[in-house]
Parts: sequence; structure tokens; C-alpha cells
Amino acid sequence: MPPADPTHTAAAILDAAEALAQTRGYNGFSYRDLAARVGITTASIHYHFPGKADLGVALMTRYGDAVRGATADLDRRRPDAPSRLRGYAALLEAVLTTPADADAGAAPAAPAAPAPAARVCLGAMLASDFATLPGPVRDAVRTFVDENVRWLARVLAEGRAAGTLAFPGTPAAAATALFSALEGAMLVARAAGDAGRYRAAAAWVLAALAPAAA
Amino acid sequence: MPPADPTHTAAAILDAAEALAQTRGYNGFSYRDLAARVGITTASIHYHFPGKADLGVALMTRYGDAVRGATADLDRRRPDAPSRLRGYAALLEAVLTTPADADAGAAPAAPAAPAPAARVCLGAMLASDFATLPGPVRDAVRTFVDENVRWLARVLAEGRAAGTLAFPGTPAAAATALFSALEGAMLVARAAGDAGRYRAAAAWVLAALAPAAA
DNA sequence: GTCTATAGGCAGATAGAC
DNA sequence: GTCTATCTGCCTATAGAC
Repeated sequence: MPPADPTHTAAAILDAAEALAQTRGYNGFSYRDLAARVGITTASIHYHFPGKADLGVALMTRYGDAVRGATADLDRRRPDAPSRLRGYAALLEAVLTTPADADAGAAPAAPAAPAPAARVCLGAMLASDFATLPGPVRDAVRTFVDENVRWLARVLAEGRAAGTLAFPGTPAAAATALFSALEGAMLVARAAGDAGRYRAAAAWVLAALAPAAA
Repeated sequence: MPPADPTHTAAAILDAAEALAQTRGYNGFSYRDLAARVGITTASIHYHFPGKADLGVALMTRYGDAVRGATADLDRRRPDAPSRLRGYAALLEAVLTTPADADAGAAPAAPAAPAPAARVCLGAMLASDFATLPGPVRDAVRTFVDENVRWLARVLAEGRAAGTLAFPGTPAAAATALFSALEGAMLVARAAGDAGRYRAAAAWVLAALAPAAA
């Protein structure tokens, strides 16, 4: 164990925080939880992230970077708009099916936790906690939502122009609805304890965007 | 002030708890917050609701009852499926535009709160908090989601049969997607600080369900 | 029913040694 | 960088008087 590697430690903290925030929300985990999972003390975490707001911003920013990278990949590797949208939906589905304790070392059997629960897109979780978020974290959440909706709107517009997609209204409105449906479906699927609910909702929205459908 | 009216006091507690839970989530408010708003002490609240789980169940159940009443009204008063769906969307929009402090007495200027934030459907808020919810509250959330999706599926099926709606897939899948989109749109709209985002998303999904659209 | 008083625990955060 | 130790404040909850 390399006891001195700030980058690694910070990343490990963020990994643990991400898993916890995606399952329990911004107020649902503490420095104590992180410390236990990463294997250091809370004071050490404060060294890397002075306040929880700093952690929150770093978390949402890193997550946004990852999603941006993934959508850029879809732009490169997928041939048309429908395929890109399917790829985006699959991206979120992967979050939903990633084990909640898929990083960090500890946290074997929950001592007093209600029970396990699936992960949800970090954007949806922090949007739910919006009222209690520090200002800077709010800004990061807004940026994440805007970026995703803008990317979807662009893909939607391209698909319509190419004739591979058909839908009423503006691409922006459709993008907001699509993003909302996917994020909402993650919450519904988790509450139902059935990832199939997400798949069904995602497939339906995508089908509704098909040129010959509706 | 009638100092002895259990029904009224319990209702006042639930009113305050509802407003807080819709803005800040299940873990975002305390007995102390409620006590301050209702004008009694935390011990008195424990008299009406022994534990927070009891409060949570009562909260979600009462909310579900109210929505059930509203959908039953739509069944009675609206002539066709599209109109009923518009009414349902308007129902949720009303939640979003209801001031967060639309009940209880106190809570004038927030002393250390990040800022005000809109309400969101209680079902969406508690679904976000799902991992941290006591078992009985989880069950109540599941029931709420199921009931709403089932109602939407029934309306969707009737609309398709009557030719007033057209959509791909099963009514159940469409209902899940529709519900997810509306709930998700509330979160997006609040994060954006713009209720218009909800309206745009809701209008789009409803347009996508029109017989001639897509 | 509502109160005062208090328990016992966890939260985020800091000081200072190593 | 990481630690021990500690502070202050909030949380849910209970005991017992009125």
C-alpha cells in the first residue's frame, strides 16, 4: 500500500463518494463513511477536500467529464443518431446495474443500513438534493444537466435532418423530455427493484422517436 | 389557537413535513424543523408520530390518497384520454409551482439555508432517498409509483382503443416512460430554476402520444 | 396533548503532533 | 499526508411533570 500518493488517495475518496452519493444522495453519506471505505481517517479526507462542498463539486465535475468523454465516443463510433441515443441509454443503464459497492475496500455487511439499493445517475441524485446543496455544487449540477440536454438536442436535430428520427416540437424540448425520462426511469426502476423498468421506458422513448412510429 | 385537537395538529405536522420533504427530501428535514413551523416541541411531534418512519409512511400514504382522489376526478370530469393525461400533467405542474412554504406559520428568512427551491412530487423525492428509507416507507413509495403507473396505463389503453392516442409498445411500458418523464422533468425544471422546462417536457411527451404525430 | 430536560450518537470541521 | 484528539452543533428519541 503506497501510503503517499495524493492522486491515488483523492481518486479513491472520489470513487467511494461517487458510489455512496449515487445510492444514498449528497446528504446520505459522511466523511466517516468515506474514511471507513478508503481506509484512512476523516481528518485525512479533509486534507484532500477541505469541505464537503469541495468534494461535491469535484464529484459532479469528474462525473460530468466522464459522461462528456462517453458521449464524444458515441459521436465518433456510432454511425447515426438512433444508434447514438441507444448508446446513451445504455450508458445510464450501466450505472443502474453497477453494484453499489463496486469500489473501495471495506463495507462488507451493512450494520444498520436499511438494505442495498442500486445506483442512479449522479445528476439525478444531486438534482433531488438540490435544495440542500451548497451553491457551487448546485452550479455543477446545472452544468451537468445543461451539457447532457444540449448533446441530446444536437443528436436529435441531426437525426431529424438525416431522416433517421422523427418527432414533434423543437429538438431542445424533445431533448429535455428524453433526458427527464431516462433519469426518472432510473429512480422508478430502483424503487421497483427492477432494472427492466428502466429498459422498458428507455426502449419506449427511443421507439417513439423512430421515423415510422407513433 | 385550539391547543387540544389531535387531528388538526397531526395534519399541521404532515403539512409542514410534506412541504419540507418535497423540497429537501426525507433526510433533509428534522423534528426540530417541524416543531418550529408547527409551533410545538419535538416531543409533541413524537406523541403524534413516534418515529420518523411513522411520519414518513403517513406522509406518503396521505399524498397517495390525494393523488388517487385527483385521478378519480379526472376519470369523472375529463371526456377522453388525452384530456385526462393533460390533467395529470397539470396536477404535477401545480406541485412544482406551489411555494415551498405554503403552510405552517414560521420559517420566514432562512438563517443558513442555501436558498429556496421548488417543490417536487413527493414520490420522486422519496424515490431518490430510497436507499436510506426505512422499510415501511419504501413500501409506501413503491405503492405510490405502482398506482400511478397503473392508472396511466389504463388511460393509455383506453385512449388507444378509442383512437385518441397512438403509441408503440404496451400501455404498461408507455405508462412507465410517461411517469418517468414527468417525474424526471420536475427535477430538471427545479435544477434549472425554470418551471417552463417541465411544461416543455410534458407537452412534448403528450404530443408524441397524439394519433397523427411523430 | 404538550411541555422541560436530557440522553446517546453522528455530523462537518479544526489543531497540532508525527 | 496521515494521524489522535477534540469541538460544537444537530439528530432521533425517551422520561416524566403538568
